[in-house]
Amino acid sequence: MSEGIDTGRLTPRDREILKEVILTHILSAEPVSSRSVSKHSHLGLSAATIRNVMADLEEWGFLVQPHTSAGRVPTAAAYHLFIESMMEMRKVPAKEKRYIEENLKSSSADADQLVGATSHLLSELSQQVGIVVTPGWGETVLKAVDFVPVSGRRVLCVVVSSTGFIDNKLIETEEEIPRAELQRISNYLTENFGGQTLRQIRDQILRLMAEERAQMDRALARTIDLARNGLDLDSGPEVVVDGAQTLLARPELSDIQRVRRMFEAFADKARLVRMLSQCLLGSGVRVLIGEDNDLTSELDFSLVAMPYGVGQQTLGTLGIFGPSRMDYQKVIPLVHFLGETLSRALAETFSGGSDRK
Amino acid sequence: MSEGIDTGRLTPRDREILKEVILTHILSAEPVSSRSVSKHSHLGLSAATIRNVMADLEEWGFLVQPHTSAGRVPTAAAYHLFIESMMEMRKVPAKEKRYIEENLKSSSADADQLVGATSHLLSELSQQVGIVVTPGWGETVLKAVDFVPVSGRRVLCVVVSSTGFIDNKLIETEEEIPRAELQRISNYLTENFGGQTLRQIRDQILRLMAEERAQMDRALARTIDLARNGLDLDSGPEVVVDGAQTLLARPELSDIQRVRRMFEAFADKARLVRMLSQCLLGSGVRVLIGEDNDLTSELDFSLVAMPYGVGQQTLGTLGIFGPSRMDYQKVIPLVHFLGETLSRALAETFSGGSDRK
DNA sequence: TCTTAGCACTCTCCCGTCGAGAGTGCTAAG
DNA sequence: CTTAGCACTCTCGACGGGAGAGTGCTAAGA
Repeated sequence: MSEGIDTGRLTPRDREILKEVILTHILSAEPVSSRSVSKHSHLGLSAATIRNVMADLEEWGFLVQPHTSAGRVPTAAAYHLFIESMMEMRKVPAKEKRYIEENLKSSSADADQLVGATSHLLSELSQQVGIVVTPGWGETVLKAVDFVPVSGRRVLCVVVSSTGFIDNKLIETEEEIPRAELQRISNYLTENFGGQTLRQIRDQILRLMAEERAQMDRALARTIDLARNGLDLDSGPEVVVDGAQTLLARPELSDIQRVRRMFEAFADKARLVRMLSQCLLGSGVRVLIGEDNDLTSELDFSLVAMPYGVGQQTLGTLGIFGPSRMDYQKVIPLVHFLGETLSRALAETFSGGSDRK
Repeated sequence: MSEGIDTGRLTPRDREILKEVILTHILSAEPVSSRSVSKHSHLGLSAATIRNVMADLEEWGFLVQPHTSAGRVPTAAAYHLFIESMMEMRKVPAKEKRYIEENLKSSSADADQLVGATSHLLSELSQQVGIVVTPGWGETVLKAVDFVPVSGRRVLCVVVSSTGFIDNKLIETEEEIPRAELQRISNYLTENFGGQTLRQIRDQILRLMAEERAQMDRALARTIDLARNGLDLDSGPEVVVDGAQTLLARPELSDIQRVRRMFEAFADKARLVRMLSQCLLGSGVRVLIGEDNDLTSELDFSLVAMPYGVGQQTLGTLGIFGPSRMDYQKVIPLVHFLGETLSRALAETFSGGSDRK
């Protein structure tokens, strides 16, 4: 929709007025009147003049009136224009940066803890909903496997990814395997399969099984069996959502129907992942507002999100979800900073710090 | 408060009428009129007679009127009486039992997964909020420890409790320790400390450190150091809450203020744990309604909960939280069945099944 | 003595009205 | 091109009346 709008038509004065409307609306959550723009902008124009301009802006698709004789509210197109060319970013305060870095110290935190902390920080510092999508296991590169005997034929398989994600899986073997042999198998698998993705490993194992089933000895058979069961983690990306209740105080969620729709949206993880995935391409912060997307338009919400990852590899997305009327000047740099900090923390977990001595 | 009420005063007819009021209110969520009781009960009494009785019941503290000339609503005392002596339990349908048992199969599920599934089942089958409290780590009995080298000085410590709970903790050691030695240490600690609680183990280690620091050799020092860091899990009980959004459809949550208070209540984990802990004593299902407790009375909610555990050892509590107007006949047996099934599943995880061959 | 029909009373809820207030659009003059 | 002025529109809260539901009380009946 926003492509259809001819922004070239806007004079500097039009832009100034539109900006004032947006800023005021972000603060007040109410339709903005011509009078308030006239008073607060430094243009020295009367309300009547502002009204003429606002009528134009409405015609061009940047403003809407909830009803005749009400003030005006910015559209998604207006927010996009504001973000792209009318807004100066507000830097993340040093205090918040310190706070974030303290909470995302990579030492003694695995990736899941980092992701959880990130989600919480996003929510806490923006007073909106924080969302982080974790990478699925299929494309994960294996760092280490370990089998721990826990009782009888039950074995705990611990899988560590190269980016610090950990998964546990309890498996049942056909016969009891002594601790020493489990350790041999752990070592063997870690050494031989470390550095490959779980998908590659699974394919390899299936091939091995098909080819050599006949001449396999008992030890190899056990190894393959354990690997097949333990490394068979095909779970997709997970979504970590934090702070949904902070939005309950906002005026835009004063009616139950919208609250319900919001929680239904959060319950539909697959749809959330799909929405967040739109921000996977590129490397910077991307903003989805209203009409772009079903979920955001349904609720009049926006999504400010960016991908995170280690080196060239993108692992997932993180972002803030909340009413379109949000403080983009603050929120965009915040998402950016958290994305970089999380990426850095993940990179340090296993490669930096203690490794480079 | 309920102790102060003289239930002996109630004639069988009074009880019948009270029961009818409660049952009707549970279905309708509205104040119950004398006329509707007169029509639906089989007493063959006129509305006027019912009115007299209801006036008495109100005087005795079992009913209240939202306002004059409205029907009547049961009090917490009425629900308690209903549950204790007026209600026949409705058995959990065989279909639901099967569904539960399928979802709580102990094989290849660790305790955290079982707890998560239980919480979800509680919510799904009751259409209320499901809550499960996990045991804190301090009193947990160790089953196995395992150290996995992941990179440089970073070591992943995996702790498995005797009841199937698993925790991972990434620790940083002073120097790089070879994989083989880590495995020796894992074996040593598992063999020597298995069967003790983490608190006991920690005390023992501290004593060891104080006494023998001088004559410790390097290997022992490392072992103790790893044990001290890895087994230092003092996290308290966790609360797993599921299905808060299912309540949004209920008429009692039609105003935002109550929704907010409900979510604030869920955010205050410590208070939830405290409330649930009231149900730790005894072994059966316990019901807290309104006035008994600040959280339930604040929201006009009830808690139906029971402890779960393995053998003599109580591990935690599980229950259902929702508006006092809930279907106790269905919900109490459901909580009971889920409590037993979860306990059984946890018991089987490590002792049953594959162990007894 | 218990039950019940009858009736007056009370309270909620819905609906229409009304006036204030806010904001706009238009017009005509500067 | 700007702006003051004015009529117009729409929301919102207050007010009020009428319908409906339900009660409490009373007096008559079993």
